[in-house]
Amino acid sequence: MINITLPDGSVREYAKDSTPMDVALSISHGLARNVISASFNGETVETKTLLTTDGNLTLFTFEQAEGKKAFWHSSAHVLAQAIQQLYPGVNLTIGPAIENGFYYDIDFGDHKVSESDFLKIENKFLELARGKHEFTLREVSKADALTKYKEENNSFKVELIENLTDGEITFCDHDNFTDLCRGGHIPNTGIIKAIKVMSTAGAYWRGDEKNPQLTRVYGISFPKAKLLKEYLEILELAKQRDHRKLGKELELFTFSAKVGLGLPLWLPKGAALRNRLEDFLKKAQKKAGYEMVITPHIGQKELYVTSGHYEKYGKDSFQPIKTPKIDEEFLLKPMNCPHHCEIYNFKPYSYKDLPKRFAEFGTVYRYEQSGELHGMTRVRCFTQDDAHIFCTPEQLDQEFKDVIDLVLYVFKALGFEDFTAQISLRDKEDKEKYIGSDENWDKAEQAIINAADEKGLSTVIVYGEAAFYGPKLDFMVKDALGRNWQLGTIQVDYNLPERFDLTYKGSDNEEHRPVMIHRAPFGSMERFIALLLEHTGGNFPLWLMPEQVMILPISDKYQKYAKKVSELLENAEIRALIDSRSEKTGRKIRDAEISKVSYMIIVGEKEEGEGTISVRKHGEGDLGTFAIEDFIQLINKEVNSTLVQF
RNA sequence: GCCGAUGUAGCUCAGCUGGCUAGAGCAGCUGAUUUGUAAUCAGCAGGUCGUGGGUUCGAGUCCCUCCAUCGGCUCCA
Repeated sequence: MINITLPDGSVREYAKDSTPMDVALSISHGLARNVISASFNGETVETKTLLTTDGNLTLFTFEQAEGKKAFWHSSAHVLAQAIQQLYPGVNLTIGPAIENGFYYDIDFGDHKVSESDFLKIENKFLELARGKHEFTLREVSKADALTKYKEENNSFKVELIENLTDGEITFCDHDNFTDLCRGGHIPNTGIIKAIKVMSTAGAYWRGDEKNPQLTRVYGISFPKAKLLKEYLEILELAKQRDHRKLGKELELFTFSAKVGLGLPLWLPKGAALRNRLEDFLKKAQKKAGYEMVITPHIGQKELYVTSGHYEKYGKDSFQPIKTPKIDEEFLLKPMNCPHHCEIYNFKPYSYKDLPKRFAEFGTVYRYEQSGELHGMTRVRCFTQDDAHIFCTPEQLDQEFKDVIDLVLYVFKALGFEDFTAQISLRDKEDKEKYIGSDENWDKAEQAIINAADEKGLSTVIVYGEAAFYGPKLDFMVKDALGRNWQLGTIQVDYNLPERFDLTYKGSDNEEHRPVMIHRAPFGSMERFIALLLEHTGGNFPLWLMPEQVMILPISDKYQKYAKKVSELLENAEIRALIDSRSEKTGRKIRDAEISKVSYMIIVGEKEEGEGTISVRKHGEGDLGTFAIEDFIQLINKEVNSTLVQF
């Protein structure tokens, strides 16, 4: 007999060689029907894995993330089987579960898959799924595994197997289909009731541009057809919040082929919104001891040779600007740090002067590859809410933590509750990518880990995501479609201070090297506003709103009174416009609702007579009659409650 | 940059298998209407169908080139 501990702490006794499914059955038949995956002592197991020792068992249904993972991973097997039957001769590579669904990377040879194939694949998939084929994991020797794929001329699988250890290799069988697989399957294919092939894409083998490109087939599957329908509906709704769509509709920004790819044009409403956002941060930064500086958009080539940017990005960047003077070259600035380093070098500092905190809304230019441009979230010209803090090594810890507070304040004030704090470290295998000594990198990485830890941030560590000059603490936020974007960032840098020979005089009367912190709470104005737009659906906090109030006179007769109301609001610094068209009130309300203006004020005979206004709130409806002063107070109260002070 | 899809009026879209002067709604303009909580009515104007080439008696429709956009990959100082 063995003792199985369940998540609630209860311990039950089972015969040796019982399976997780046996345990589920002993609890209830309902549970057993829904259990699709399990973990034993922290390791993913199959529902029919034989349990031979005491241990902790967790059972998963589709409701849990682990259950979805097994479900989608198993679906990838069936997808591969379907595709292999429809297109004989294709070579399978890998097929994992992802956050929403799964994919399989396949070498289709000469065949090109397109949307017209999707229905056929889905139907084949469902036909196979209905067969209720059991997934069975079995061990194979390395030699046998290699033989199978060599016979199939599948060099991809051969490469995978060659990197595996003999004795640890397993195949998964279901129906007549076999795939190299580590495990983590649902009991049988019959549980999969709905499948949608979402899209295909080119994907490099092993994620390397130099390798051949495979066709990645994305799909998502569910245990109920209804869940698929709901998922697709949610996806449609999410598309309504796309910042590219809303930015156009709300007239915030646009692009022009004539101006150039990835070069955003801020329209009046967007520019005003952006200015308010900048003012909001300036205020907080002033309190936090930052000083504003302004630097040019270009710099001599030498500046970037010193910083290391030229060597790293020279070829892949906007090319140098020539001048009439021979050999003189300027570069559009890809970042502000070199300029700020030279501001630091303007005069000598004592340890008593530090930290120096130089802030600038600095516009930078980066030549992103054409396929990487994406609305306002990935552009070639953007403005960072940049600042560089120059401090003593002793001050680093406190300064870093203060910056974390500032970033958290910004995120909280703008309603980004759901973010990931990501510690981005270097890829130690690929040192070519980075500048600076190991010693400095170790120091910088440790400083970030410590500061994040002391602040109690729950973080994820990702290797290979560091900037080329230093590690980062990045604040990641998802867009409407669930894609992750880096917004706020804080970076520790020991390298540029050396390259620019930055110094300060210590209490020992010796020259010392300051440490530099790069930081941008928004990241960039473009990306931040794009994400804010998707998160709010265009219903920004009242203080940010391009138009706070629209005044709707019932007819032309009340234009004068509308004007008077508008002036009173202007005096109270409330942004109000008048809809003076000779339209019906219902029409004006409809248009105002669509434009997302926060409040509508309706004025007619009654209001003019009483000196009052009728107020309607966007999305909520009629709030009734107000004295103008009371309305102003209402607005001020809402602004103050959403505009939290640092 | 790579793989795939898409590109018709300012916006959203229709135009089937190639066949009269390319359509609609919204927005715009003109006029009428003077309006009470999500669309007043009428008229007008607006397009070298992304670009360049080709096939054809005939191309928005078929083929190729390039450009842009979208979904991914790679990249992201």
